[in-house]
Amino acid sequence: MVKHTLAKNIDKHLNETVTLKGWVYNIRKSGKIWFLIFRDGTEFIQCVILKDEVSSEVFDLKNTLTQESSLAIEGVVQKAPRQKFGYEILVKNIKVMQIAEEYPISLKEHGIEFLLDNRHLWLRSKKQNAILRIRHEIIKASRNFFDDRDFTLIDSPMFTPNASEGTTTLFKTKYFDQDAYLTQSGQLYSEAGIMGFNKTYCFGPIFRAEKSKTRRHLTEFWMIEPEMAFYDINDNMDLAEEFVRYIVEQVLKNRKKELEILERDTSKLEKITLPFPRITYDEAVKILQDNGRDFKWGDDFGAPDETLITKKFDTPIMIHHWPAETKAFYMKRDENDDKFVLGVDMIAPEGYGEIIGGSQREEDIDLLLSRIKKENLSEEMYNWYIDLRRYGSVPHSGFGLGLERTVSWICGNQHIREAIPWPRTITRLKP
RNA sequence: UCUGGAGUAGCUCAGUGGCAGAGCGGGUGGCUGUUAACCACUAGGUCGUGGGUUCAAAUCCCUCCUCCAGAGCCA
Repeated sequence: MVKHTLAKNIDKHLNETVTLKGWVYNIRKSGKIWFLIFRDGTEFIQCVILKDEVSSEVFDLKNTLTQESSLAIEGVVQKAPRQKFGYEILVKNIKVMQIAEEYPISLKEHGIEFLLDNRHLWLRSKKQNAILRIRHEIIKASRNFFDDRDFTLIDSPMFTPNASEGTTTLFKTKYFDQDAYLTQSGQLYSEAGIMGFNKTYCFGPIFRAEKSKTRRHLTEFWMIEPEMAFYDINDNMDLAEEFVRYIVEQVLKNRKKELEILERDTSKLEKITLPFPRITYDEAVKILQDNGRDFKWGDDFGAPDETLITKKFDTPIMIHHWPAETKAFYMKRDENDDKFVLGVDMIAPEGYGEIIGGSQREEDIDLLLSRIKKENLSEEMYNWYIDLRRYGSVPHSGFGLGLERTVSWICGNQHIREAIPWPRTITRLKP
């Protein structure tokens, strides 16, 4: 039975004596009174130490305690109108667990490289705490969203023998006496899943060996991928926008304090209402050309293009009906015009880029086989996938949401690296 | 891979040809309500690496290394 109190619950113990266990965040000394800013991972709270209220040993700790020293504090909970949190502790006793060595992360500014080198310590700081709590909230909201809509969680493997898209961006690894790749997407496996479970989602890490060095890229990131039997591209878009709206709503509702710590302009998030604009690829190209950009039909949009297109809207937007040439083999062609595939990208506002990619999948075995041949993919490798078109093929759709981009957007982060506890980038494998 | 930027104290940075600096952090002392507290004193340096120019290089030139931002690619 745990006998100490969590700092976040201190308001339930007004005028009572409590024991808190945690770490020193900061100390302010002033002769016969000193202040200890305490954190325990749930909240920051000021503790007041008066010479007349404690033993001289405890009072003299002001000279030995260092930032991040671990301790247990016994004291009385008092109202403190001058404090942001509203409460403080009048200390009666302090038990030191360990005096911390000189802590590298000070209360002043640091550079991103230094902070990432010290990620194991940086996790303790206020903003990182807020971001990762919001990440937690987004994951929880995602699972609730799908669980409440008759989806079953069917996770995909991390080791795969084949690629869902091109092979140049795959991490290759030894798998006993075979070669294996780290997964880029759980989609193909999810397509098998829905034939057994109707609607599924998978949630796990994804690996991309892209040599991208921007604030929007990680080599290891997490993706939430729902897949639905009997959904067409429009059903797919309906679900995607409802999903994103729900996530934003849950964070606004349950993580007010964290958004405030991050100084997020929440008015921008409150504008995320349904429906999201849906424009075709052709319409998006027209927006670019009308704004004087030299854009060639058939190309994919670059980051500056995406930002320009989204600037016209307050909410995320969905771009659908893409030129077939640049898109993956499994996307279903538009029956009215086979130049296009029934793919959709959702682009977040404020320049945070693509957060969702999805499509209606090709369910016709002959069309699928011809795509596989045309792209020189191994038919043998995809045999199990082609089986899904042999045994009761149905129209189906799905999409994947990049978790860290979504976290970054909702938090208003400068860096996607802050949206994951242990970021992996092209130049970073530690800590 | 390409383009641009940076590397000076533990950290964040100033110094751009003539004595190696500041703030924070560390140490010592002071202060009874502090809010990234404040005040005084103090310790702390292979100026990324290797070479070159010069009476003299952190500073100018070249090599390499590392990191950052972006492009391409992508979520």
